[in-house]
Amino acid sequence: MAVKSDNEASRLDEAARAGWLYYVAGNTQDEIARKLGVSRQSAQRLVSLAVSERLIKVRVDHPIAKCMELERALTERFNLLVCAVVPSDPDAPSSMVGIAQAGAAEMERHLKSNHPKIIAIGTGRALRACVEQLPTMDCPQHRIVSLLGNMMSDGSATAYNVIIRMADRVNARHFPMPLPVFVNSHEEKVLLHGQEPVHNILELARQADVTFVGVGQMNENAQLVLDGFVTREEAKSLHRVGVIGEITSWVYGKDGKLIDGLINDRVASAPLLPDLDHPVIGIAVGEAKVDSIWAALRGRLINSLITNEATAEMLLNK
Amino acid sequence: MAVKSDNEASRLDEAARAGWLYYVAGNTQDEIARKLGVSRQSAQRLVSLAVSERLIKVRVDHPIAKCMELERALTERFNLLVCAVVPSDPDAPSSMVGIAQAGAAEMERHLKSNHPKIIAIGTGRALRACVEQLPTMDCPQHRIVSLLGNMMSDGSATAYNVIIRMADRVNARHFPMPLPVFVNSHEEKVLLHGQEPVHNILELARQADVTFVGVGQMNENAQLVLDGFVTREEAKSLHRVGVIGEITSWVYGKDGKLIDGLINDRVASAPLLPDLDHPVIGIAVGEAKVDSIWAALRGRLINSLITNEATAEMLLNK
DNA sequence: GAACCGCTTGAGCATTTGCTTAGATAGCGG
DNA sequence: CCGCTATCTAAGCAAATGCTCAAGCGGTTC
Repeated sequence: MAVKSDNEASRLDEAARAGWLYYVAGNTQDEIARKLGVSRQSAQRLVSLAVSERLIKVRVDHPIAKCMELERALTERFNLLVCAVVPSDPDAPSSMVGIAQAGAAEMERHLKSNHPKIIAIGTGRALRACVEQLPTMDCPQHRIVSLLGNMMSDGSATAYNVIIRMADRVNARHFPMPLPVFVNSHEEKVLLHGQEPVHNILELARQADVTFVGVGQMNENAQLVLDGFVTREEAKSLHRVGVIGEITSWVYGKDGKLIDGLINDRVASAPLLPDLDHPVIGIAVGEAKVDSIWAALRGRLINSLITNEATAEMLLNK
Repeated sequence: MAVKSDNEASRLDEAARAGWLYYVAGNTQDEIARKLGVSRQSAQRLVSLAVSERLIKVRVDHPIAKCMELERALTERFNLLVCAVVPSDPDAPSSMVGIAQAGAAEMERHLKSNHPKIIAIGTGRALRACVEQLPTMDCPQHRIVSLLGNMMSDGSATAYNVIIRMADRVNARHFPMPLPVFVNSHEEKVLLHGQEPVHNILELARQADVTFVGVGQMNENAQLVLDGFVTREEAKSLHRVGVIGEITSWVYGKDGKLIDGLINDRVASAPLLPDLDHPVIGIAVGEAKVDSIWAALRGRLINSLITNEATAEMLLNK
């Protein structure tokens, strides 16, 4: 095992070196092969390994006018604290490409601070993609706290275990929420939230300096449905009674106000308070999410947004 | 003119977009051409423009073991505050490639701070290369101060006007030194340094939160010779009497102590104080510079170093 | 209006890259 | 020792990329 990880490390080392020679020093793969004393094919493999292992980070350092303008317009319209709009790929307007980098950059900005921060984080595909783009860092001064559990009621875990992955990458203290996403009753929730460790985590979440959440739509393809937390029929009926979206599993309506009584009674996630004075950053793209993002902004469930050109335009034209 | 710069801006905008689609979204140039509605050749030109305009920033996000080890060893051996070692290109061990990016990253780290800082900066090829790698930023909170003039005694300017370029890029207040590099006599220096604006600049330099300097060797190919400040013969005789290197035109010996009496009497640069408690970062690579870097570290004229693998190894084996 | 200049565009071609296949080599357990 | 596996090199090919050169185009000068 030790030998194996040594091998892996030295292989990644070589990959990093090859990637450096290729992308930074501008060598061709033939030259790299010669310099590292391997065949061209191996050099090619090393470079492509460096890319696939995300050792190579590319950023475009130019304020693309249209994105800037969209950021300005969104910030003004919704009075945002933080706003980032990345270019869309015209063929894949819902792709997470770019969003992930921008979200990671915003996370990194906070993580780089020497001042200790509490960073609260939800779950979902978008956040997962962002976290995957984080570089490895060493941030023992910060605390990362989960806003919700990732347990099904049977104890199994969902796919998007964002907080563990993030803490792995940045080596920060972290506080996963040891709860299922939904409990069976309001009473059970009160009981669980009263437990000492859970209480501490909720308190940390309340004090967070910055919060990152995904934004879910409420229809047949809702993440809650895909994860099996609510059935397709439940989702339809929720939608019928006015549920437009979901953030950390709290459902809300067209006006961005939480809707009491429905499944919100059983949500075990940290409370979702509107109009906080620290950044609550929603990360979401896609036509399907426009309505739910718009409502969340309207109700100030989120006060910051990271999205792409196409989504930004739809939000502004709504 | 307005139209022209509009055109240029929108062209760079397109270039940024093309670069984004290529490097971040992973499109081929054919796809980009189709998406932007131009020919493949134009797409290729846009991508290559984005690269040549330095819109595309690549970094390798992996601690290459050997470089890490060299950093550790250098830090311990010379008690450094900041140390960065980048990989060498085996065929071009004195190349500024990589150094420039690492130096720019260190500069950026300071510039990103919200807390106002005073950044002092020398001149030279290395610093120039670093500054060229800086992204455009907006940092009105900082002050950038020059440690030395870039005037020949006839009033003409030398090639490496680093501070103006840097201030251009990051939009910070800046204080170029309005002096020649060498004056004619010690008395003239005292007179010039007594002038109110010069005095202010020297005071700023003294208070700098971080200082970046190049390190020059003292031989026939010394930068001072290439710039025509000293003749080839003077350089030889300086070397004969023990001058090993030069920082902001102050010459020093093998022990890293300034050598009084020689041309140091006529150097108009800000005083070079050993053993400061803020980072004084030397940026230099190449076999020719090993002795002068080593002496500067020994005499603590610099307390931080950015260099490459090859140079780091030579420094440690000396 | 013709000639000219500067700049951009499009086409063709050489190089580079990504990928596949085939054979060589080394480690390893039976 | 033999197969088995995994990994590397070599070779080659198709796609992608970078470069050059000639043609086109808009504006300017004579």
